Amino acid sequence: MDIKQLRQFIQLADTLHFGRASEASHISPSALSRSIKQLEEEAGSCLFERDNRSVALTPEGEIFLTYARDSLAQWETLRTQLMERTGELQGEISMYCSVTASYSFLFNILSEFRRNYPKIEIKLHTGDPDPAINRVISGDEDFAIAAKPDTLPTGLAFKSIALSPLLFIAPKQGIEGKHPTLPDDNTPMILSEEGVARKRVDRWFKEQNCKPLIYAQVAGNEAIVSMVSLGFGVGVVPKIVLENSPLANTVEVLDISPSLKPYEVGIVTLEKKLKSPLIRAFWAQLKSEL
Amino acid sequence: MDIKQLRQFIQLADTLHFGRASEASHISPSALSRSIKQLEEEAGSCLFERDNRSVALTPEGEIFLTYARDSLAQWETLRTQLMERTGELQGEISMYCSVTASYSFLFNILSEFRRNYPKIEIKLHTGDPDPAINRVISGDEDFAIAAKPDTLPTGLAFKSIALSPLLFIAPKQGIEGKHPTLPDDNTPMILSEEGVARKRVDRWFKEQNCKPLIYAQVAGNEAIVSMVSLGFGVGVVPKIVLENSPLANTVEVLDISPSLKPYEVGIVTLEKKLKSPLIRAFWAQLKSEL
DNA sequence: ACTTATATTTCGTTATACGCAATAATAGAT
DNA sequence: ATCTATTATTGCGTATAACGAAATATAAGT
Repeated sequence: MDIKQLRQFIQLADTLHFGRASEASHISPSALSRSIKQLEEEAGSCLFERDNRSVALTPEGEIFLTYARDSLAQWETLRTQLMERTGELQGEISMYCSVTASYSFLFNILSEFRRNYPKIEIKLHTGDPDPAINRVISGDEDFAIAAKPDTLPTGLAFKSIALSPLLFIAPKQGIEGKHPTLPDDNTPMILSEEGVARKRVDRWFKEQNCKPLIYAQVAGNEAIVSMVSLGFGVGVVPKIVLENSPLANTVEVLDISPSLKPYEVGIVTLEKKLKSPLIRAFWAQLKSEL
Repeated sequence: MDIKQLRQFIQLADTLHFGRASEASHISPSALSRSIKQLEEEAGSCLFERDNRSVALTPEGEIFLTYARDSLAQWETLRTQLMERTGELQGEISMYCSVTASYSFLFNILSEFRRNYPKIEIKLHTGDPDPAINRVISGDEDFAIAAKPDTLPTGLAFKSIALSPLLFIAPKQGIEGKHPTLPDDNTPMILSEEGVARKRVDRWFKEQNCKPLIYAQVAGNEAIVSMVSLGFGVGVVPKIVLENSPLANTVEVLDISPSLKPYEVGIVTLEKKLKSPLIRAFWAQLKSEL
């Protein structure tokens, strides 16, 4: 009986679904099945009533669940207690960010953190920016670097680390020879499929009483730069993306007013996680830029 | 962090000696060393201050020790609770007995137990009779089949399962042609090196105001029968041993009075262990023969 | 200086855990 | 009723981790 198995058990008790619980535990369903079976053998009782269509806690499973939660809490308490004694925080935290964000912000954030807390390991996951906040909400990650949405979901803490203007960019050679003027409804636009930038652009066009001609919807700001660079239309990207793009010198920034509300980049985490000393330490050393 | 490691940690904290703790945990010293190191990494603190000559708990180790004891107790409580709910006891108990005892008593004891509690596994260890009680006291075994000593160590529970007279045996052909008479001080005696039988014989001779001529001191009752059978002298063995000996028909039982106080064979366990449901179940179904 | 005691490391082997794919079993759909 | 989709479990081959024996390192006693 080890801690890892207790976590897996709790996941299964919460989801009552081997597939989802195993995914949340980052193992295969078969591994979870065997883990639970082993737990049942060690406990000497059947903990889940299950057939191929349903999973349910037995009465013994309920008892075990309260035990598991208590036991896990005690383990966490012990670790916190010991860390406070030794004065040196230790453990691991996970963080999610886009590749772009990793280029621009990560070094500053992590190098100082590493200096202050060398024994805290950081597990970094990179990917599309859009799912960042959801990964934090679902508990998959402790932190994410993300753009601040207009309305922040409840329970989420956000700390800004940078403001980056949202820029209209056009190919230097113009589009089919012409240099675009905005707002209008015949300039082909290249926009993100979703995300904060897209919402801002949509609203901007609405406020200008104009309906954009959307040439392409793409996933990923880098792809926008690429397509603009190839002359397909006008794109909207955060300045920070443009600065890190190898294609920056093939596009020009349009001077358009009113300008888009800037992108607010920051770090999000669950408020309730701020009780953990590791999370709090990381959070505390972030310098808000606003 | 798993239960097994907690047990090992507690052993080490008790003995402060990797060699002995590893022996008590039935693993090699190297395995224990690695186990503790892993525990320290997971806990995030150094738990033992150790060099090649000494092992001591750090303050963090003390904290961890109380945690470990609590945690283990809770695990045991949980298991007990679950077993009581399901109504079927389950687990394992260990037992120590001599080879002779395993022949004579074990079948009756275990066959009924197995019928009543099929899910309790029994780990049986056989060996010399002498260390039996000490193995129970040291906690290596849950039970032992042993002769009841004249004074039972405190904390030990004893339940008789059989009385077996201690018999004087002589070679059928006599010793150097003569048939021995006892008590006297020129009959060569073959006695156990130690143990209950030896103490009884010593006292018996003392009470007869006679000093025995000891021809040989041997370990193991079977060896006594062998030597007597070969004609070396008169031996003393419990009747139960003689009955199971293939050499029984080569020796004769001497009719000597006063007879030795009979051997009282029974099962011992630690009194405090009787709180455990498994131990109690086994204990309860033993039928005392007295 | 040599020996003894003992925690740790190295190394080769063994056991365990894992993921993938196959299986079984069931509920809902056609 | 058969078919399909869903999902827990099991077989199997492989990767990972745990283990014991022996070697090593280190410090105390003689």
